[in-house]
Formats: sequence, structure tokens, C-alpha cells
Amino acid sequence: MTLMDIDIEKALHYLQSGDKYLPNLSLDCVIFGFHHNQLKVLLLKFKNLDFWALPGGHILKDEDIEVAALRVLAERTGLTNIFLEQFSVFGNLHREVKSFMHKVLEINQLQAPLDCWLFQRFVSIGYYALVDFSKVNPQPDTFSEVCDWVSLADLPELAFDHSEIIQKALETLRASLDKKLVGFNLLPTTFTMSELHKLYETILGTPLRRNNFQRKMLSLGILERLEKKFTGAANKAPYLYKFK
Amino acid sequence: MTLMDIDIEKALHYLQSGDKYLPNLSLDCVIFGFHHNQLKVLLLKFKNLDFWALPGGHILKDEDIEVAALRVLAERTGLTNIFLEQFSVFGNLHREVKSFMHKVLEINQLQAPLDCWLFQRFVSIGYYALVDFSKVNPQPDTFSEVCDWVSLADLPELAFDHSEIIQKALETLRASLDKKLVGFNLLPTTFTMSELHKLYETILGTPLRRNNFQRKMLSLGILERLEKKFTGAANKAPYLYKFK
DNA sequence: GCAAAAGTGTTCTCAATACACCCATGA
DNA sequence: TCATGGGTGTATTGAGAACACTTTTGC
Repeated sequence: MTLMDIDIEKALHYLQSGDKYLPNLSLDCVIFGFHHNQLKVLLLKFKNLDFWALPGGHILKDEDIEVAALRVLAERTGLTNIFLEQFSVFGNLHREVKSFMHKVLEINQLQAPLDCWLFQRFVSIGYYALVDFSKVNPQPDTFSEVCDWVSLADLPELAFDHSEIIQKALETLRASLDKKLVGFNLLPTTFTMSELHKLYETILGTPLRRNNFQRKMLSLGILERLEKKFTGAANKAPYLYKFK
Repeated sequence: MTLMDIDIEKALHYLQSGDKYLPNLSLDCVIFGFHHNQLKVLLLKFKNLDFWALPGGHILKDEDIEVAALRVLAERTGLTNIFLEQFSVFGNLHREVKSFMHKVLEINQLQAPLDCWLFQRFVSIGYYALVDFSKVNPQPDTFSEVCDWVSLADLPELAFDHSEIIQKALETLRASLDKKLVGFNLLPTTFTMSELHKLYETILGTPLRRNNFQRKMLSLGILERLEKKFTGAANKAPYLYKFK
């Protein structure tokens, strides 16, 4: 097995940068996107390990926690101005961060003292973000070889307790969909009713009657109807809408 | 002005116990109770200062965060087995914990080094708890002279950002009332429909039709009707109910 | 003309609302 | 017998579900 190189200098710098951040605290971002009628999350694959993980990070000592989350999001997606919401804190004693970190360092042949800050207990603040899939430019970090979208229906093996975190994020998203109308953050600025319909069906995991869905959405008074969109398909051209 | 004494030994011990806890992390508990048709929260009044605050605490290095919250609740109420839910994290850079701590120590003539752990930045995890008012036995802590119920409609001046925390807790409670049926945790094991009705009206802040409310509750199938309760009042005796 | 998908109309159902009425209780 | 609050009956309303139908588009 050949190993992927990691940037040793960057890695060592990271291992020694514990005093920049609030200790014992981390944050994990569940970044949702919608593409090809599938709900996806942006994940990182560790170099030389068959584990994926959520984009995450730490909070600078003089940084708002929300600003820290936005910073992490910007680093992984290239985007600013992202819809973002805190949804839960994961503070179990047995989150098993330490053993994963050991694996990551070992496989990459990095030495770290036993009292390295990364082996501490971490209480993690969970954020979920909704982005326009087409605008994202995924960027791996030092310890990951890939940063890519993964379908929620087909998640790989995840490190830490990140499966649980994604599950909880999804539940929060579902609950907020009707109540706070957050779904539009997953679409481009203009979209067809059919696209919105598919989005709702996918997130909620249940079929919704096309015609009733349309009436419901229109009755909310939050959509502005624009020109028609001619796709070349042999059917009536749908209107484009934008969110008011 | 005469000062209330504080237990110097306990206070000093507390000032030096920073290494027991996860640094930069705290938790605040919004404990709701219902009494005399009013929604109340349990607050502490600082000794020799005109500020009140939420019961709070820190997380031991080898303690689950939820266990820590239950420990704080037990210390202030004498109760175990409390309904408890995490609702938000407060991590603003400018929470201004430090200046309040200075005031508290100064007025009580306690010396603390400038690098004392209490002057750190704190990210605080907010929990709300619902308790049976009649079962609570409020216990002040070292730095407080009073631990008592305060009506939400009549809050005193609060330390830190505790007003904001209470507000957010109330919003969460309102949203959870119908969805998760958590309200019963605020009542004794048996109660009349009228009591439940008043509870809902008080929490939601809106009048609810008595008869429709009754039908709605009964139709949920979560109440068990028990014997009648004869109060001595000149009217039909209401049934007692208990939550299934 | 035809298939495919978009858009709208109409009925039905059920729960929430609003109103009315009867019942038990103690003074 | 009366006032008071508890409990139930019933008509009305409105939102959502289920059905049908018309319209537009490219082949």
C-alpha cells in the first residue's frame, strides 16, 4: 500500500497550535446540498484511512463561535454568507475522539506527545448549513485527501460520532423545513416548482402530491413568479420562481 | 450597608478548583415551575449585590455534560429525575462574564489572581428543566443569599446574558409544548383539566377555549381519568387526570 | 395528434373553532 | 334555588387530501 503524502510542515504546525484555540471545544458542520434529486452532505476522507468525517474545527480564543463555524465553512466550500444554525451539543464522555486522532497520526507517521491538545476530551457544537450545491467548491484540509459530496442515503463509515451528528442535523432540518422555510437555501436563486417539490420530498422522505404542494407553496405568499423556463422537453414549460 | 457573610473557606476553595472542570465551558439551567397560575423560574440572588442569576455550573473533566446539568439541578432543587433538555449554546465573545465575577468577588472582599479561572471566557450550554413546583426545595449556593422562584412576568435585573438565555428557553418550551407534550412535567402526578388548561394558557401567553382545549387533550389519548376531586367549592367537582 | 409534465378546479374529510346547553356542587 | 365552574353536544369554518381536468410543449 502506498501512502498519500501529507504536508508535514502544516501538520506539525497544527499539532502545536493548541494554544490558539479554546481547549476541549470543537465544532462540527453538517453541510447539506441538493443535487440530482438527492440530499447530500459534504464530507472529508482522511488520507490513508477508510474513514470519512464532517468538516470541523476549533474556536479561536477571541472568536465568536458562530464566526468560527463560518470560517470552517468558508475554508471547505469557498463560500461566505452561508445559512447556518446551531442544533445541538455533543458532550458525551465517550465520544472517542482520542483513539481516532491516534490512528490518523500513526498512519501518517506523525509523532505527537501524549499530552498533545488533540488527545483531549472534546465537547463539540453541532451546526448545520444549507448551501446551493452548484456554488460550492470543495476543499480538502491537511489531513484529508478528498472533500466531496456524499448522498445521505449512502453514507460511508464515519469517524467519531459523526453518524449520530448527521442524524440529528437531519431531524432538525426536517422540523425547520415547514416552520422556518429554510429549504430555499438549498436551491439556486431561481427554481421551478418541480425542483422545490422534489427537494421537499427528498428531505422529508415522503411523497407529496404535486398539485397540492404547488397550491400550498403559492398560498404562503413567499414566492415570486418569473418568466417561463423552456428546457426543450416535450411538455409545458414551467415557471421559474424566486424566494421573496 | 452591612454585608452578608460568605463562607470564606468554601469560596476560596471554589476559586482554586478550576482544574477540576473543563475550562472555558459552563452551563446554565433555566428551571421552570408553575404556581398560582404563573410560570416561574428558579433564580439565585448574589450576596450583597442587586443581581440575580440562573443556577449554573461547570463540567467535571470526566463527567457527561448532561450529568453535570443534573448535578447542578439536584444541588439547587434537591430533586433527581428531572426533565431536562439542552436548547442552545451561548458563545458570544462579549458575554461579559469577567466583569460580573470581579464585582462578586470585590463586594465580598475576596482576592483572586488576575489569571483566576473564573475570569476566563466562558461558552455556556443552556439547559431548560421542568419541575413540579411543590417538590422543589430551593438551595442557595456559596455566593448567593437567596434561591427562589421568580415570576417570568416580573423578572429582576439579571447578571450576564441570562435574560437572553431565559427568553430563548421560553421560546423552546413554547415550541415543544404541543410537539413533545412536555408540559406535564410542570404539574403534580394528578391534576385537573382546569389546571392543565391554565398551564397551557400561561406558557403560550394566549387564551384557549376551555371546552375545545378539553376535547383536544382527551382526544390525544394521553390522559387517564381518575376519581373526582371535591374541593368544597360550590360547583361540579372536576375529575383528576394523570399523564400516561 | 400524441405523450409528458405543468397548472388549475372541485369535492371530500377531518380537525379546529365557536356557539350553546346541561350537570353537579355548596351556600 | 341560585351562582359557579365542569363537562358535553353540535353547527361552522378552513386547511389538507384525493380526485379530475385543462394547458402547453416538442416530436
